[in-house]
Amino acid sequence: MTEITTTPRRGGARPVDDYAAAAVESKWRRIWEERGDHRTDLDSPERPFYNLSMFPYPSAEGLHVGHMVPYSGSDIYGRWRRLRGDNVFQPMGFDAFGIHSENYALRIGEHPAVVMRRAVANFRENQLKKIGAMFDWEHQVNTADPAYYRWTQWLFLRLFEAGFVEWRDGAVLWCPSCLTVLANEQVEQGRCERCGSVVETRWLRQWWLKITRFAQELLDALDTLDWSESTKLMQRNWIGRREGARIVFDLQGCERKDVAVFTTRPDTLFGATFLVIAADHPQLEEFVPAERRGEVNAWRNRLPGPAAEPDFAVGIDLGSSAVHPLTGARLPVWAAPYVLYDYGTGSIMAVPAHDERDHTFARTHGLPVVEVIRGGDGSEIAFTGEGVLVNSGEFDGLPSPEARKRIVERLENGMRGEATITYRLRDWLISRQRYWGPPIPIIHCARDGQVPVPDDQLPVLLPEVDDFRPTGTGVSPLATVEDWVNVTCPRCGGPARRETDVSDTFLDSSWYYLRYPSTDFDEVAFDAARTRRWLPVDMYIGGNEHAVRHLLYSRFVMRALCEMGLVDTPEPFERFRAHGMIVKDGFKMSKSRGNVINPDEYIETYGADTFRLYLMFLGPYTAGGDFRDEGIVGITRFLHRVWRATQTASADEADDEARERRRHRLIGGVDEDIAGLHFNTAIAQLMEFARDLDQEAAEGRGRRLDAETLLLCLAPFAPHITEELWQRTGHEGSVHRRGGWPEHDPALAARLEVEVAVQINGKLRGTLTVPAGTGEDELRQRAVELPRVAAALDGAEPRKVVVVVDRVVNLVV
RNA sequence: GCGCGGAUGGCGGAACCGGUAGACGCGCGGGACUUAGGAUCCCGUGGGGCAACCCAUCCGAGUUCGAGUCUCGGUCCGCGCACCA
Repeated sequence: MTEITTTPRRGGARPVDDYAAAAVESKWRRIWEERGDHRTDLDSPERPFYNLSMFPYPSAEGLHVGHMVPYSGSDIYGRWRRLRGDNVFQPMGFDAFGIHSENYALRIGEHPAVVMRRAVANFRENQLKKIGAMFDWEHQVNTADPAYYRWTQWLFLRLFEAGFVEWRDGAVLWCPSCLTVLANEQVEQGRCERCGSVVETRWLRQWWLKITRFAQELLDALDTLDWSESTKLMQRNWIGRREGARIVFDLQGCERKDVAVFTTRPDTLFGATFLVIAADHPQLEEFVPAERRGEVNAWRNRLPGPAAEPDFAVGIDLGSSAVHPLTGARLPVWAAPYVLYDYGTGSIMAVPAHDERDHTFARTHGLPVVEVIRGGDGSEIAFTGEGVLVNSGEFDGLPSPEARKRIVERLENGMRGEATITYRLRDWLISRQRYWGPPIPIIHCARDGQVPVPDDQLPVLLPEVDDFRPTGTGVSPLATVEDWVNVTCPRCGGPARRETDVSDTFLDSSWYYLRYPSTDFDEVAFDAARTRRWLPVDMYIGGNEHAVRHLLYSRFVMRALCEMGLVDTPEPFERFRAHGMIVKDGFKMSKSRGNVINPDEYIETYGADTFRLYLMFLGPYTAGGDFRDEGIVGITRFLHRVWRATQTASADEADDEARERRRHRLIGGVDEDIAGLHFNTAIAQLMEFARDLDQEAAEGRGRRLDAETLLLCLAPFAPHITEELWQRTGHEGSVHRRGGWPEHDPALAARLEVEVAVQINGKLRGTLTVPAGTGEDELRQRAVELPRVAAALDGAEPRKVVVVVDRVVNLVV
């Protein structure tokens, strides 16, 4: 089969058979699987390292290049950790439940379970197994498998018992096309992130997880985590801690006696000229005099949904008035949709001189504008900066920060307010009126209320129904499955009904990292000893599109479990790095856009090793960019060179000092680059080294030791070819064996000779090649002796000479 | 609008703490070997100039012996948030 070619080169012919990627790769895939090389002994006490990458949604488009980049990078990192001696656990699974898969199933008219099974098999067998990653398939998870979602339901029940679950009415965001409630994280610019429909508001009784209870902890703990700064920043912004004051205004002319508002600018209190209540405030009527209620309700019913462009002019005078807590002035009370019910207190004091929204509103409705912070010209646009107070009685002349403190003190003394903190973070709404998810394990009983399904009755199996289409009536399709819905109450034995909502996909993925190490345990979600050994995850790699939701929900769940004493650590991911996103023609790859690049054909043509290396060489791992395949031949040439060089390097010149230094530089350089996920520059170093070795090998002086080092350093990037060459060059065992990374002595990596730049006035005029560490005096002397320098100086003395050893001599003339 | 990144040859990208800008790769030019090559290998390759030298890291100032790197101002691009009081 293998064709023998001779490559004539200087130094003579070196007969080496051609590198046949396909044969080499399938051979080693088979051997690794048979030998179980990728299985991890999870009970071994030695140096556990949990190397995780975000599991995929097994979508219809299959695994594309957008998936392969993160997995290749994560695998390189994991293989390197293993070579460095860690016992690496690197699992993979499938986030198989969810609206995404369900919508696709609806579109093609198949059952989601059928679609999912096919997609998972394709992902795993035809794609993930071929990219050369060392996934431990003995520990895979599938969130749509009852063996998994049984524990998702168990998790819900633990959260329920611990008081993290609420069943309550809420104005929820409703997608009229997906026919379900959305979490506000799933709404972008008033549109459903999945289908793009304009979102509506509905009032429904829903299940919520009280993530807001941990707002401060989740914020504080970010400082202890080794995560990409950009990701932490997004979480901080999402949690949105704001310091300010809660201020109470007495009310007159309505049922309500008083109302509290939240402001971050108590220094502008004297500029408040009216109050605004959120238009969707459930108790809005209490703010309205009886005779105006009809009119206000009619107005409210005509308002557009939450997706409408914010309009700061829309509002209605409720007819009641508020008493300013410090001046006693009467302020009109209005209602407007620009005030949000679910942030702060759902009501505001409007300061039109110093808030642009209030300003627009005041001008539209002819409400007074009172300047209390000197700064702007106070005319057209509100001045929102800080400054010195005016028109504020005894507080006049104070700068904003000082005024805030003093005004809050005054309010506190008068029991009219207090300093307070508000968070932007909302509770997590997990109810979905859909089919393809884990049923929420609750039974509604007329007598006992919301009764948890007993643990021994888990899982609550998702019934297999033919008609899984969303109903659009605010209930799940499961509600029509009568024999499933109707049960007896576990508490009183009376007739009762199952909860028919399923839970959000993000609940499935909020704990999957806990399941991986314990997939062989049927009786617990996660085994205590295994969890103690493997959690938190040591390195987590994934996309920044999950920076907020998935990562925040996971942190919440872990923290809640920790508080319950079910796990030992509050944080799930010790280290997180966001990879860049590979796009095509400027867009994220998706089937609907028709810009999906399938790696299969590249792997078939060039081999997985080549394609992996190519993707990692394209640019910085954390940067992303547009996919193109123009330079792939460069990688092919590189691997051919490695193939030839390592097999023909047979010299034993172990004592060659220069080459020893070069070898140690390679080890140290690749080491450092992989640690920082700088795969592109690591590959560049490997290319240089391979080129030198190949040239030496052609001259019959290629060192065996260099070949061996090259194979080990390249092994994380190109696992198959290095394994083949390791065997061909007479080594026992696997190139990927734990602890096999070559020794590195930083002292030996230092260069013997350096080139020192010689500049005149900062411009390069020549270089000196000198032994490393040559002293300043000698450098200066040798610099002025350079012909070009001497000519420029023309006998004159330089005014000043700057010498930096090993780098530069700069002569100022 | 607010907050974070970023802008370097024909292209993707290198450049630690301010110290020879352009590593590595693609492409391109030349050559070798070839019936041939779009295979393989070698050499060259930021622009201008015969050269000395000059000009070059988005634009404009500044700090410095020396700036891609630091400071200030601006342009453009990407990402996140955006009625969050």
